[in-house]
Amino acid sequence: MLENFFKAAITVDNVIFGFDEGDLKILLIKRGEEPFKDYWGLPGYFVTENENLDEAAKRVLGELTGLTNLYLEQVSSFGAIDRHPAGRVVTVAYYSLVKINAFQLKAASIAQKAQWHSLSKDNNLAFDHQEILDACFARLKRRVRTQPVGFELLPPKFTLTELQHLYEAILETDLDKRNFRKKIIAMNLLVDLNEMQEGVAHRPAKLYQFDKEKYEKFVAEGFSFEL
Amino acid sequence: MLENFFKAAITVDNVIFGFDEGDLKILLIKRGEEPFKDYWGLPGYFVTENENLDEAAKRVLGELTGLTNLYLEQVSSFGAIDRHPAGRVVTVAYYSLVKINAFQLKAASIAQKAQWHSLSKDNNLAFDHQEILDACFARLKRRVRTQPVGFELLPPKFTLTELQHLYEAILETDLDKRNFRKKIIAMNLLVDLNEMQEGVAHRPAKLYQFDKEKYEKFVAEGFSFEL
DNA sequence: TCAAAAGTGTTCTTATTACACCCATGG
DNA sequence: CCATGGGTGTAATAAGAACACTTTTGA
Repeated sequence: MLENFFKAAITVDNVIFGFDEGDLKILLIKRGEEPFKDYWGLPGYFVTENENLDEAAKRVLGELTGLTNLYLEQVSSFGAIDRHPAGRVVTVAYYSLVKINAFQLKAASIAQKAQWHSLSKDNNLAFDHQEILDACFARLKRRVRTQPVGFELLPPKFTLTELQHLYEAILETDLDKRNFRKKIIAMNLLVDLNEMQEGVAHRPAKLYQFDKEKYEKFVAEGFSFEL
Repeated sequence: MLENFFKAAITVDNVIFGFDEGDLKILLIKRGEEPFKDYWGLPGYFVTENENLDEAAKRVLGELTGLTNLYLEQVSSFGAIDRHPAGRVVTVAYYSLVKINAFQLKAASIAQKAQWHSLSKDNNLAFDHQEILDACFARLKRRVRTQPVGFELLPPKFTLTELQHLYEAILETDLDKRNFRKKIIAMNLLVDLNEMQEGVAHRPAKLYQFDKEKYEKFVAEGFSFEL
């Protein structure tokens, strides 16, 4: 009787966010196999019998980017009866944050190619991947206000304007420059590197770095990040 | 080859919160079957092939309480390789909020009995149910500050002190009576019923009701609940 | 008359908002 | 010398925190 229940497959799907030229992007793959061959979809794959859910998500991410140690967070699971034609497939959705210029894409075996897509346009995604994307984006939006995860999307050295534009892209709103700077500087989590932007056709901006150790120390003392 | 992946089972587990006598409670069942026979655990069961995840969670909840239309929210999924001795079982965790005095418990077939437990003490739960419980409680704690879900735990008519005690129990902190009342009244979401508590050995309190329609109207106008 | 919880305002402090001009660089 | 984005402070408003006494009821 119990055996009847052991007929489902588990997959992970990963919404990989990157930030480039002021815009939030997601990494999609063009599917090389049925179902939804030639559709764009989220990178994902079956969870094998010897890996945990987080490990599977990390593997999928690694196969595509070659990177490990990226920010990865489980969001929720999707298991509508008919979401996959091959049988009952429940997928666990993750999102991850990558520094978009830190690696070269490697298309995974399931994909013909991988490409960064703008978040705004309707991409006509495979399966229920639009729904998954929406859930992950909503989660990121909330997370970014209460945890310093935004820095995962920026290069190690960044300007305050880049940081502000990142927040504006994620929160889909405009922020006041002076108030934003006041607040972020007051947190005392940014290190002023005493370095300047180079090669820009305007006054060069100071470069900053996020001090993760300090953040962890502050958290241990009861501090909580709020933007 | 794909067939190899269709060997997992999906379950739902439900952390059912109730509020009684100033304390937050959870509904646990004493397991009548192996594995973990005679341990307390979360109500849960396998997701059948003809139901979606939310439906399965609702069913488990209904079998135990006889109630439908309860607040139910998916939290996250747990799928460690060895979490279940019978094979690969991924569970999708939900929590729900019930008015503790609105129903009589009916033990489901899997359970010897169901009982309300205090949240605070270590219940030595089956499987990874303690971890699931922790995740659900953490989610409730966050949710209750930004959505008016607390009212789901109270009877339709309640006093402001009851409401305050509910928030104190969930947030595990003390709140200032005057500030709490000022804030909740200022939201203009409570209807003063012009009724009084009866049979209490002290000055009787006014009874209030949450105005859900008004809340939805406010939300449509851009209001967001914050406590 | 006592015990127990209900109800009620003000002051102080802190956080948030709104807002405009000069500066440094490359082309 | 022009275009572009960098960098800076203050005043007004709103929100949050701290705090103590009187009232009403049942026992």
